[in-house]
Amino acid sequence: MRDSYKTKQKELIERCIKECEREFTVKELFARLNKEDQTIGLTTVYRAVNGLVKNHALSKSVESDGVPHYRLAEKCEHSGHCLLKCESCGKLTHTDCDELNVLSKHFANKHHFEVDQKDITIYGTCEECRM
Amino acid sequence: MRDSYKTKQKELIERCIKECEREFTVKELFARLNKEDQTIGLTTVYRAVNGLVKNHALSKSVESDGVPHYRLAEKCEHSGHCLLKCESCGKLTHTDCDELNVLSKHFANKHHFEVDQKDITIYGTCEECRM
DNA sequence: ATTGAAAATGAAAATCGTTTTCAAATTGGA
DNA sequence: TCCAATTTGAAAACGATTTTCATTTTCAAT
Repeated sequence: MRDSYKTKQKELIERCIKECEREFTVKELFARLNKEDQTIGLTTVYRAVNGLVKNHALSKSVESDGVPHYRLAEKCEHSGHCLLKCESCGKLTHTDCDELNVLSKHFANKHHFEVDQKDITIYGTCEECRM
Repeated sequence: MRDSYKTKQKELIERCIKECEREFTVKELFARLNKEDQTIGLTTVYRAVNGLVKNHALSKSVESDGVPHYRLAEKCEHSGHCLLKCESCGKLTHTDCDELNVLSKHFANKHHFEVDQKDITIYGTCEECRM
């Protein structure tokens, strides 16, 4: 019972994802892939991304517009990582803070809830938009 | 320059929303509205809900399935309110904790980011699913 | 009470992101 | 080489939401 075949499409997709600085959407990824290979199908990209999420190689988080953003799990595996999303301008900022660990411990101890810190997105207003 | 007319549809929608215990989706709201008035249109419900979000009467948060959930802003206006979403079973738990205020102050002071606490959703695993 | 312009309605069509279907092509072990 | 399992991509289906547009409703001015 084989469960995965190596293909040039998957290799290209994974290589392209590794080059992503931060997070990306399927739309963005597909646009970048198309520069290298105009024949690759959007369906294939969706399938590959979903597969990587299942493997925990990619982490998925849903933005306020309802569109999922993905990040290489290894790039944000360390604890304390979260996203600050400005509801006014849409800017997404990445942070790494100890305070998040405090919060995680609180939820674990008091609410019996194990926080997955890779997926925290906090909404609010950024500096520029407050002025 | 008038910018709002009172209509029986809006009144029904707002009355129905007030009866919601916690958060709801447009689909759920529409189903409940239909029990009282089979002629009301889904488009009208979307318009009313969007209007209330613009007025800050409703607060909108996007779940991991990409579908927005809404809550009466007055019901979660006090600080420290957030949602714990289990990624395994999908259960949504509401919490009110001081630790969130600590976190908000940290982001305000160190990252110049004003957290909107009505919209925090934290993903993880609930007690039952961890066992 | 009548008028009329602004606003709201609902059905249908359009849109957007994503998933499913399916026939054809590819993979890799026998 | 052969062949079954897997993958592919185009097209169709899908579900949630928005837009369009002709019709109806609201409400202030008459």
